[in-house]
Amino acid sequence: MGMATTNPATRDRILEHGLDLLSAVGLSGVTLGVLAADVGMSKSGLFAHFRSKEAVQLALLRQMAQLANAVVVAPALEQPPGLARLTTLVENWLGWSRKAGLRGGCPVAAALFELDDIDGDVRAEVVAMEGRWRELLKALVCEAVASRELSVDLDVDQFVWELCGIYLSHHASSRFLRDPGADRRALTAFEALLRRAQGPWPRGPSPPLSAPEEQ
Amino acid sequence: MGMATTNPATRDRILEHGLDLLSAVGLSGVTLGVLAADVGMSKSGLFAHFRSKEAVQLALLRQMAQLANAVVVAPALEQPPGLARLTTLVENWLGWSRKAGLRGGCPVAAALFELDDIDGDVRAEVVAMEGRWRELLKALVCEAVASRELSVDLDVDQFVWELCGIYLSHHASSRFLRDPGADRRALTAFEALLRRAQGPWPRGPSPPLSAPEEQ
DNA sequence: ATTAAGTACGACCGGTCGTACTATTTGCCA
DNA sequence: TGGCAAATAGTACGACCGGTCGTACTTAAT
Repeated sequence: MGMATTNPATRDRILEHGLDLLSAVGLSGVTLGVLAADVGMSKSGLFAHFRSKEAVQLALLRQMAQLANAVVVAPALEQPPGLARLTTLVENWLGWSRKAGLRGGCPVAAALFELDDIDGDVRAEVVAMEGRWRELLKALVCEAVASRELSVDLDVDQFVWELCGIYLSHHASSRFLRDPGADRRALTAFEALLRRAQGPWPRGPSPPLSAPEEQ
Repeated sequence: MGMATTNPATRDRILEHGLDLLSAVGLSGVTLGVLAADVGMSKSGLFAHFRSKEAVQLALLRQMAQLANAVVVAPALEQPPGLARLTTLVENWLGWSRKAGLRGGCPVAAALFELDDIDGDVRAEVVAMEGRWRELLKALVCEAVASRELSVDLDVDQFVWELCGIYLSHHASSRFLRDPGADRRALTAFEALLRRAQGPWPRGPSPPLSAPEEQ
């Protein structure tokens, strides 16, 4: 049974270009014709690799998850569990699509608002991805609680919820409003969130954790 | 039968249906054919009221601003300046599109992530609207500072930035993830934001976290 | 050498898109 | 009651949509 000319290579090439396109124009903007032209092949030739447009969209989403895992999660996991790992993840998370070489924003963030009311397999996949992502965040926060760097009384779900708000606000201000101060705003908000999570009741001087860093 | 209602009535009817449609399917989902069918008239008959699709989109955005002003801003302005006015605005803001009778989410929130990288007049209009909205938020926060209900040392822009994050996180969790606890999470986050804004280092007796409160 | 599978192409399907141009209806006023 | 301008409908267009078809070429297993 033959594999022929360039099976996995072409498919990967499609997904690579497609992910870049997706980040720039969103799910509804990725059409078979535009993607094929971008890759440099015919629409039907591209179509042969997937059996439907929906399959293309799902493959692109999984491709994105893989990329995000490599550039955001993996480096964080090299840090020791606890605050160091968590802050590394957040620093890599903010604006990750640009750092990963994509020309647009985070496709999941866009899908969160694009697929509000549009049911289907694609929506379900994004729901699952977002759920897994928040579970990961929660796990890292719990590690920081276990290491006593965050308070044992912390409402972890609330922490994660607010952290997602910081990410979304950063996305909106940096990518849509194009505010150059977005990184600083996000970092300030994250530090405040951490400080609040370090103890419901006060301690002496607030430790200046979270090193300078960030452009 | 033919009551024919002159120009403005039909146009208003188009915008009314169109705004509902916009909130459900986003800017790219509002097509002339679908909108015309929704209103119950022909595509060309509808088209005659606007000279282009872009004009329809811009009119819909302005229609939305008008509605939001009526259901979110106006009630808040009946409150006295300060914390009362600010919290009333925030309470009306969260999930406002549903309260206003729209079947979908906030069109501007969606546009924030849909028009990331798509330049043009529509994007410019959304940028302007979002800018005006944040100025309004800032003004109300400043009123609360003036009335000494918030600290004079408060970084107002940072406050507004984080408040927008709460709004976006609430939108994502309530409309996309369909988490029934979204309202509570948002309110908790807002209370924490307020507490932090009430004094740079005030925390006298450990305050009992969030008061019972909440609708 | 034959066969079968994989890959890619160009032509094409019915449909919808936005947008023109033309008809027809409608309400109002002389 | 006739006429008129505005409002709506009708029709047509080129472009693009997702998707199918027939076909040719390449490769791998028989």
